[in-house]
Amino acid sequence: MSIPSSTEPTANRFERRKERTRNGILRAAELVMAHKGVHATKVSDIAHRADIGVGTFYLHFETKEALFDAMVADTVRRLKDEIDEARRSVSGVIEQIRASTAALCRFASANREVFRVVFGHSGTYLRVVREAQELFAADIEVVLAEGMSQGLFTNVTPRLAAQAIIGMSTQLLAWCTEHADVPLAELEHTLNTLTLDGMCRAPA
Amino acid sequence: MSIPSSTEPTANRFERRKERTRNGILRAAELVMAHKGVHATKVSDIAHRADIGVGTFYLHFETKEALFDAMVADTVRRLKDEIDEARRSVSGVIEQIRASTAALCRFASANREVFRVVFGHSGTYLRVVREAQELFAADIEVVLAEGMSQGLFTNVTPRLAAQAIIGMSTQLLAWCTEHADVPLAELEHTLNTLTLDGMCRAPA
Amino acid sequence: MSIPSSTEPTANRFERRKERTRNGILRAAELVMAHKGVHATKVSDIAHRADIGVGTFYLHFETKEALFDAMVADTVRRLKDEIDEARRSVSGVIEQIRASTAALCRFASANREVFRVVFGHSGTYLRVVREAQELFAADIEVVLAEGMSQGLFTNVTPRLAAQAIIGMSTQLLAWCTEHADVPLAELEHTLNTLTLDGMCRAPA
Amino acid sequence: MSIPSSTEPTANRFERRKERTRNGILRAAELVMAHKGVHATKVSDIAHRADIGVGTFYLHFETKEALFDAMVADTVRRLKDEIDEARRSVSGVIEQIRASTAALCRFASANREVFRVVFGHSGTYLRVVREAQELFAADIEVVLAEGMSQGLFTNVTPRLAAQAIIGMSTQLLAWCTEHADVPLAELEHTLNTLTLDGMCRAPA
DNA sequence: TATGAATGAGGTTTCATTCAT
DNA sequence: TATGAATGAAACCTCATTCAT
Repeated sequence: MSIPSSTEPTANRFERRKERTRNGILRAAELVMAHKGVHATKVSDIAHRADIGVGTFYLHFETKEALFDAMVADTVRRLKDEIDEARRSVSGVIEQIRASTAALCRFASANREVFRVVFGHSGTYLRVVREAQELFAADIEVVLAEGMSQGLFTNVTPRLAAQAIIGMSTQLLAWCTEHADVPLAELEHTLNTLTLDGMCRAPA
Repeated sequence: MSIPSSTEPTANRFERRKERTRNGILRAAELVMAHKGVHATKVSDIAHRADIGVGTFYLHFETKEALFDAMVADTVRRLKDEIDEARRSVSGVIEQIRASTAALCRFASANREVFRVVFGHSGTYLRVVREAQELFAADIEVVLAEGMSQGLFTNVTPRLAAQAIIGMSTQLLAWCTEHADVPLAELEHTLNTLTLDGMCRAPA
Repeated sequence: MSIPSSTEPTANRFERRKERTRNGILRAAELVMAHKGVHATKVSDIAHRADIGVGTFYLHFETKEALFDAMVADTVRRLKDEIDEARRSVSGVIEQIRASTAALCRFASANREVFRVVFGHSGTYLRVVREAQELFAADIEVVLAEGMSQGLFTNVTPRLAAQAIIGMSTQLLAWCTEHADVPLAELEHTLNTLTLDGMCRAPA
Repeated sequence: MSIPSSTEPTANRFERRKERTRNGILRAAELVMAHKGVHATKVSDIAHRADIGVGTFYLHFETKEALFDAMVADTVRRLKDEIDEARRSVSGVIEQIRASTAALCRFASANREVFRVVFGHSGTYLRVVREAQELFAADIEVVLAEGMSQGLFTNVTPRLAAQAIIGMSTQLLAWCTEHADVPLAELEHTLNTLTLDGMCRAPA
């Protein structure tokens, strides 16, 4: 027993140290990129912020782009998990949309920096981010199509509406993470209203 | 007398020629940037496409950024003119929103390349573009506030809703200019529906 | 007539200037590499020696390796031309070998630096140089095979003997360019003796 | 007394273990360098191949260059020992040359990798290797001078002929270790023929 | 002694901008 | 005015070596 318990930690000590450094780099990258923008952020900025040498950066990520890819992949996975989880807890397309919106707002609020970096204006011109948007757009499209087939939703092209909803959500949330401290409830309300009911009191 | 009359046209000829070269550069920039992205476009790419020397570029624009600024400024002015014109021809906030949407869609469709560059994913990370979005957002905010004060619109924070509408519009239109050939009417319909009526058949 | 004669020089002025710079870079590279070795030579060393900016280097050569390739290709071509020319002027395999040796020695003597760089110890570890050696080895192999079929030459495997002759020649000449001022005639004599008659007075 | 007798073997065990690791590193270096070339071989490649940590490498060799120096020194010593041994067993300069050639070929054949690394194209640009070549060249020079003074050899400058013979031998053997499986006897024959008798049937 | 993560100097390459013609 | 060769600061990335465990 003593042997496994003494060797395993040793094997893990390296692993854990490495993991800690890697996370430090990711966190530093989020902070610097949120501040200076993805493009203007140099590898040396990140290294400096993470308090490591430049070479160490390349020990953990092949290139600067690879870091960004990892960051996007990680963020997208976490956001998708939260949204999927939220949706599983309710039924009905409308409730699902509300739940998704709520999860999205919660996520953006709890992960300001990385949300700004990944979904904000500083990142959207990158391929990986557009691919991530497509992933969410595809989910939304399915929900919209379902709602239409149930007669609950107005007939618009689901693919287009999905893009519109993605655009509205990311813009609004990115804007908020960059500007005023808007209460979560207000964000959610705005998105839900526009998505579901539109601006008009009575159908226009 | 004969001298002024002969020099003025000469002066104009130069002016016109200079103007033509400048426009050639702008047009070349739009095409190359729409293709390669703002960031990946080199000054030499633009010069090559415009069929001029790199040095000539700098006779017409102080820096590469100045070109982009001019491009955005020009595009924004033209788009704003068209939207303002469209809005002047109708009355009532709802009709004004419809008219704006129509003008926006028409513009995006008629100026695909430059629209992609300025409002699409490849440019939004730049300051000037964000400022341009704010300009339009401000206009929308006014309309929304007006509509609310008239009791026509649901009560949401106008500033937030304006951002959401900007995001939805630019995303959808940029997406379309990069992807499928979607009929103008369908674009307009999608935007109007979401903005005014939301997805729900009956108020949710 | 005046138009062609006035425009052509203009077109050529750029060409000539560019060509001059390119040659300056090649010459600087030969000198620096002969002094410091291929591998230890930095692009900035070459640029400094050629009295140009680093960027200018890349205007003329894609990479540092490309410069070396060009240098080898150029040197090999010139050497081959001289050897071929020399061989054309005589007949009989033995005379051809003598003529080749003479041409080789003359070339090495007239192009000390570049010979050292390309065939000397500092370059031979590079692929391009080995390929160049193979080119000359192939020529030698043909001559040897011919000499054997005519009963003039001892029977050894031509391919092996060709390699040996290449090795002897490059080593001896490279050594001489790096060391003593050995008279050309002595070099030639040594190579011819070893190649054709061997060290022994009487057949061993 | 018991203490010395028990510590000595212990000390030896450590010594032996250290020696084994050191040899493992040398052997790994030979294999990797023969494959990737001296210059392209990283310390981490060697460590990986020797199945040790990078840090361990530096417990056995001061620097990467020190390893290479040791490798060359070791190889040169072993080769020199074998050649000297072979020469001691015969008398007469011609026989000594034959014996040396035979020993050289045997060595190259029995130590392919390290021969390629030290005498092949991948290493000759390094100072230590050139020095090693000079060592052998000096020996050859002596033999040649002796042969001439005995009237057995043609009169050529011994120093030059020695360089030529070194070049011919290393090139041919290195080429063979990199290419075809040429029988030892054929190698020896080619080298002896060229060195002693030259290509010509009858003196040219 | 053995380890492998961390280091950072040093090299390559790019491209907006200048300048001589 | 038009040109395109020249410039060099600035960014990326590598790898021999060190060091804490």
